[in-house]
Amino acid sequence: MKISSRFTVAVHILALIKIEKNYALTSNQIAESVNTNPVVIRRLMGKLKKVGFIETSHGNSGVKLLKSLDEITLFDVYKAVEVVEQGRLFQIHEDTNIDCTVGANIQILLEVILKNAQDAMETVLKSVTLENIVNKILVNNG
Amino acid sequence: MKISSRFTVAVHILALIKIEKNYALTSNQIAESVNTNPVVIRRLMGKLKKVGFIETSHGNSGVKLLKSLDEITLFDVYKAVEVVEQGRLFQIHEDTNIDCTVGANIQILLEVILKNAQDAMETVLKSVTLENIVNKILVNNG
DNA sequence: CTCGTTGTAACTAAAATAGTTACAATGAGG
DNA sequence: CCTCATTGTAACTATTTTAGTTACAACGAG
Repeated sequence: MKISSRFTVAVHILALIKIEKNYALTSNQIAESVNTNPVVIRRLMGKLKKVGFIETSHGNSGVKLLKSLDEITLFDVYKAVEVVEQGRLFQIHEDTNIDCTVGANIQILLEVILKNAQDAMETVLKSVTLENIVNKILVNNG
Repeated sequence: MKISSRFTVAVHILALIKIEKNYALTSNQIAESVNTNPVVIRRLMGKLKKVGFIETSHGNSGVKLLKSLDEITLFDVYKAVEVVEQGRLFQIHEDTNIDCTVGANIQILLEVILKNAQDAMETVLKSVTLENIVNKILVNNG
């Protein structure tokens, strides 16, 4: 199973707001860049707003960034859009038979190892800021 | 979204076969330890058979391990049961608008970073063998 | 006051998961 | 050679999640 594209779309949204910061972007315009429905964008903007990354308002005043992008890592966005629960990347089979040596022990054992695996993945996400992303996009485009 | 419990159940199956190696285990007995339906177990055994980890047969002769557990890592099981596609842990939004600076670049950029993140996670899985797991279970039980 | 946009509810379609029933195919042992 | 337990597999279900869509009330700026 895959981690929801909400994550990469949210990164897209923030990068776009930064790069087009001279324009008052609407959910419609962002949706055009992402190529999806404006409501999908608004839902994600709601989550980004909730964690204080952006500010939106009714009417036509556009979205504003509230934080510098070098203060936001991929991990922060990943948490904001709730694509993976804390320590729950792997679904562990519940209710194994505790009368069995294996059943009684294996979940907890695996839980520790799999949390380490998840941590390793998330550490990579923590090492990249949205500033890094935006810079690379700008370099690619002269 | 979570990575399917097929993975941890498959680990459970292999550990159980090893620990109960003096008995001819049926899918029914394994299902009792896992606490699920025997067909779920048989489906997973089919995948473990396909990659040569076990041997099964009709009738009541039980399952046999074909490999030493120190030759099987968690990663091998994870691949065997196909819980995550190669380089596709993260769903990347396809068809972003390529007429847009951000839309045209962001997917490929993120793809590289997210593959690194996935790699980091899988490296942890590669570092643990089923032998390690079984030993820990046996230690926990005197 | 108007108009455009946001926020949100409600719905849909598609996909994946995990479990269940049912049964033909098969192999081992008597 | 026959029986019987077990496997392998198809077919179906319920549940959950995703991603997209329609619709509209609420709201703020000008």
